[in-house]
Amino acid sequence: MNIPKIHTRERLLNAAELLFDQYGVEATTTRQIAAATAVNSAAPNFHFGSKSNLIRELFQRRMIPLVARRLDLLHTIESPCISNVVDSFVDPLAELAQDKDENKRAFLRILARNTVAPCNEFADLLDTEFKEYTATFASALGRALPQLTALECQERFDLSIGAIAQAHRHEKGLQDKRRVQRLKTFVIAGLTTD
Amino acid sequence: MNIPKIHTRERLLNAAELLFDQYGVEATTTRQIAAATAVNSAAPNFHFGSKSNLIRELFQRRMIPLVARRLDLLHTIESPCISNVVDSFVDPLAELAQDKDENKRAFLRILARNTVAPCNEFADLLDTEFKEYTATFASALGRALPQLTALECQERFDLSIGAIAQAHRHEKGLQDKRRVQRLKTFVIAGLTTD
DNA sequence: AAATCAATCAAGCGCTTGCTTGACTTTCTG
DNA sequence: CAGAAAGTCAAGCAAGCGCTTGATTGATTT
Repeated sequence: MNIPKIHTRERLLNAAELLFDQYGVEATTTRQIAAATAVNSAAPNFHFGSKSNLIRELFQRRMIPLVARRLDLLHTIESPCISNVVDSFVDPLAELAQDKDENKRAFLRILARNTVAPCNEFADLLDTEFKEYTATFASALGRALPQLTALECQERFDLSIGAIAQAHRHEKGLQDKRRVQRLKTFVIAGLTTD
Repeated sequence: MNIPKIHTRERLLNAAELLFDQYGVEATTTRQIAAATAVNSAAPNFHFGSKSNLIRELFQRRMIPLVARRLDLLHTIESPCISNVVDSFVDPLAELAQDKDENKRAFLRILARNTVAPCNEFADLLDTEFKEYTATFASALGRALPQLTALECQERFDLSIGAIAQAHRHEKGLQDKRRVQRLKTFVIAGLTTD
């Protein structure tokens, strides 16, 4: 037929994404996901093998492009000044927040929650798949803030991540471009103070 | 007897507190709590009526003194400068973090997680019992930052809360007094930047 | 036309959950 | 010291969980 069929697999991930946003990853059941997709309750397990695998794939589907975008921006920086590093980190988030796709915006809120209170699956992914990426960003920040010790730099990076996560909690988190700018202003002030 | 008996009720709350810290509020079962208290699995329900009531009481037990302490410090301020307001907010947290009572330190981490990803019971408490307190603090901050609009002020308060919550995620969050000072420096820089 | 295959389905498995029950034991009180 | 009240207990309930099963469907391949 002309209309390409959206495979059940993808529809399951989309439904799960909205439910994870609304109720949390752990509190959402595979039965809820199946019901929201209008398929049989065996479908999540058939397509993903387990709830854990579904969660992992849901995170990877958004995280891999997000991380690639961040690193891409980071590597096109010529002068390692702090605002460029912050832009590389925040702008890809803001792009998602301003996307018309409701699912991408839902994922941002899932990501924010799991930054401070990660589910097991996400914590594992950060420790394995995304470990190198995190280190790359931390060292870029270190080069942009040479006056800080490594400890202080790591500490302020953590605090910034906490503030950025908090900025996504409200429905319209970073949809407004001015709001993104105010977030950056806050974070840069905290990072560069002496 | 001479040694005053610590009632089961309190022992249940203490055990729950450590388990909530380790596994999260939702993921901890009443059976785990009962087992950790070395009582029958019916005890949590007998003493609290429901898991939700146990959770609410656990939060109130620590939050009420914490909030009282914050407001107390806030009201003894003579000059409404920003560092005094931040001290009023952060110092009571640091006092808990430096307490020898393991349970109080565990609660801090529970509180941090529930700041960004609140369970239903805690979200309800913030909306009802602690609504007035939150408003009091927001307006005190507004007076200390007269150059900001109400929106900007609320926004920066939120971001600060995110950063403060993040500071508690690691085992030794705010035990070190210098670390507390560095947190305040970060937050004040973000709040006062222009 | 026959065989193959991924996808879907209704049904239900074993297990855990929060909570209840009714009997027993301890503690308080008049 | 007797009786009431409070606390604890083993056992078990209904509901819900993730996941499995075996049959059925409807294209695609042979």
